[in-house]
Amino acid sequence: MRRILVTSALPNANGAIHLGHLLEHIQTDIWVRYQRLLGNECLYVCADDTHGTGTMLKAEELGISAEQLIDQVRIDHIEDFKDFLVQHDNYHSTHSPENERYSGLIYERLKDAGYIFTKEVEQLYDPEKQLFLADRYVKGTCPHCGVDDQYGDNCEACGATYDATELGEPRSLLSGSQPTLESSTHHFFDLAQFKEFLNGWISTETVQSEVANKLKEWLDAGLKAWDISRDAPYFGFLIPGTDKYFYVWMDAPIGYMASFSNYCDKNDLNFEEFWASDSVTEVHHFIGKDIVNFHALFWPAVLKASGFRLPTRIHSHGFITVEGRKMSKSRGTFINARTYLAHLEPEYLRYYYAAKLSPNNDDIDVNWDDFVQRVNSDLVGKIVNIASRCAGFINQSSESTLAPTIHDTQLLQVFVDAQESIGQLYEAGDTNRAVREVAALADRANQYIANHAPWELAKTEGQESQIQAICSLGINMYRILVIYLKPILPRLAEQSEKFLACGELDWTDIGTPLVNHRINVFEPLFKRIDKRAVDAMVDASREDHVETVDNPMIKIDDFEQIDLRVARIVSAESVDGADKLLRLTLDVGDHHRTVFSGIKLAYAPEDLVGRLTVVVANLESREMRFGTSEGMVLAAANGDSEVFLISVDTGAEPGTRIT
RNA sequence: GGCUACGUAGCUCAGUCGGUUAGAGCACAGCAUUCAUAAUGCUGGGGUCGGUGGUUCAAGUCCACCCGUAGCUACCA
Repeated sequence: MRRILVTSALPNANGAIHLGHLLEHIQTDIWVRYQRLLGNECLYVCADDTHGTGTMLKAEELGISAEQLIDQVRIDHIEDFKDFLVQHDNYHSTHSPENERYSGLIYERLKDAGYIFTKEVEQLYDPEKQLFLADRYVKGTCPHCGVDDQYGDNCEACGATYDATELGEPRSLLSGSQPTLESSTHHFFDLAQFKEFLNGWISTETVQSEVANKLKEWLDAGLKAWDISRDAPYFGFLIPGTDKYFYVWMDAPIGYMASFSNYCDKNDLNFEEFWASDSVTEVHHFIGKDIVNFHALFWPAVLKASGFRLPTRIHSHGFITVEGRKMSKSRGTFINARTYLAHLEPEYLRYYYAAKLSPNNDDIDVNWDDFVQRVNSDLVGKIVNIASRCAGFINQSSESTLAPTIHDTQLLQVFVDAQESIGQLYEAGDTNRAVREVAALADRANQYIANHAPWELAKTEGQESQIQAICSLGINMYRILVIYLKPILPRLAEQSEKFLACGELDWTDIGTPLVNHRINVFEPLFKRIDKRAVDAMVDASREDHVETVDNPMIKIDDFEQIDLRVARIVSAESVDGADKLLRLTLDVGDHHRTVFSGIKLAYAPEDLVGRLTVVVANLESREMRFGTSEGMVLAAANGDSEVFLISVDTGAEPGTRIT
């Protein structure tokens, strides 16, 4: 049995999960589930990447602390992945005690081994915001071609790369002020000392060949020392013994270790067995091709220098394009996980990605017409159809019991024998070919059924056992296909296991067909995609929509549509049979009305009588189990028990309009 | 600008060390069928393999240049 630790790149804590993240996590999850299906010990950890200036600025913009921001975002991320059936064993945070400990430890080891040195660095500084400016926060004129409005690292007009200090007329994007040049002491990791080591480490065992080519190019160009420090203010960890912070890319990969360490503590596992330099376990990182330098240059060098084991393999993938172009908010092709889930099933996307994933790092195009066709014809029309067309006969004419023998053992053997190549394809990450092989097998199954036409046999008496034999083989072929697809479609597998009444399927079940076995009544396992759901999702993703969701600015007229009135609580009583509801009778000036309010956990009814509060007077009345609610009272709420009813200062008269 | 890749039928992609009339799935057309979530089976049409030039008995496959796309080009996350 192999012991394997797997990671996906850490999503950044200042944005929502979108189609791009999902590609990576679904790809990783498929590989992990395949390993588990085989019976290998395979642990999958991830975390949010929380540090850096970006988090700091985003939190400031929202008027909350960085900690509040990353806590909330992490909860959202976990929900999103869970709903896409991505099975992380642990989803931690880089802003964690474990990460601080390992970052400090690794730094100390690098320092003790003589790989750390300091150097004065001159950088642009925003005097108004009082912070040093990363390249992306500075714009100015390109020193080469003179075009204005270029970022601090390279020119989009002429392609030149340069130092931010070379920009003409620089200005800070944060405050608009003119940056000054300030110097500060930075801490560097002496990467150049690892050129020989990296040259040896990079091979087709550790990275894909095209990635190796790219890495060789970087190595040949020469390695520079890596600046691992940032000046305050910075959201991150202090470097021990200094007043500087770790650069986010220093502690981000260490976050893999930290998340795993956290998992070990909770599950009584030995961290060292996976991370000691002589470990015999495997570590696999799944990443996007844009961050290959961090994972295949800096990271192995840091691990080597600090006495930890090296990654077994870096799996890098390409980017997502939608309809042939980069994801774009205005075109409605920048689709968040949550938006997708509001319209479509997660397994549609898992299947579609699986049908396109390969071990190379080409970009992957999402074409929605293709998406609908592939899912509908392959999954519903071809694969699930096998079960659907056979089940009726078995359920009706054979008392739901499969035949005692296999009707065509050679054919079934073809399905069994495919396990070797399909397994290899999963192992290599060549998921699209695995899917193609499964689809080809499904074709064989459908041909077999058409050739033997059980519906013809049913027209004459006494053919029951023949029909049972044919359809039982059909069901057994389907069962094998389900095992092959289980890493991609875990929910379909689960429902099929119920239908087959066969317990949890794994790879070892491939060679043992079900005979003389009672199955359950077939129920549709997969709905076909309605193209209109896709259109609705794309619509909901367009920029204007995104803005109204994220930042619901309304016009004064919109506000005036809401009729807010002062109300006096005349009576309040607990509602029998409801956990949270109180029945309030409100005096709204010219009449009384009944309003149900979910504030029972926070207020005793008797304390409310006589109080003034605010009611939405023109809210559509709503039929509830306990009566009709004619409006709604306003309260600040943070959960069910932390509820604070809005009060109106004494003197106000019930019925008065609030504007 | 340099580098790493990619560009094959309407769509998404295979094409291993260059070797017979370039493949698959979906879509499309015709026929059959009606057990099945209008699902399935059979047959068929469709490509001068981004362009130009070259190497070779032979090039989608190798070389050069050009065009297009993506990414990288280290103190961006």
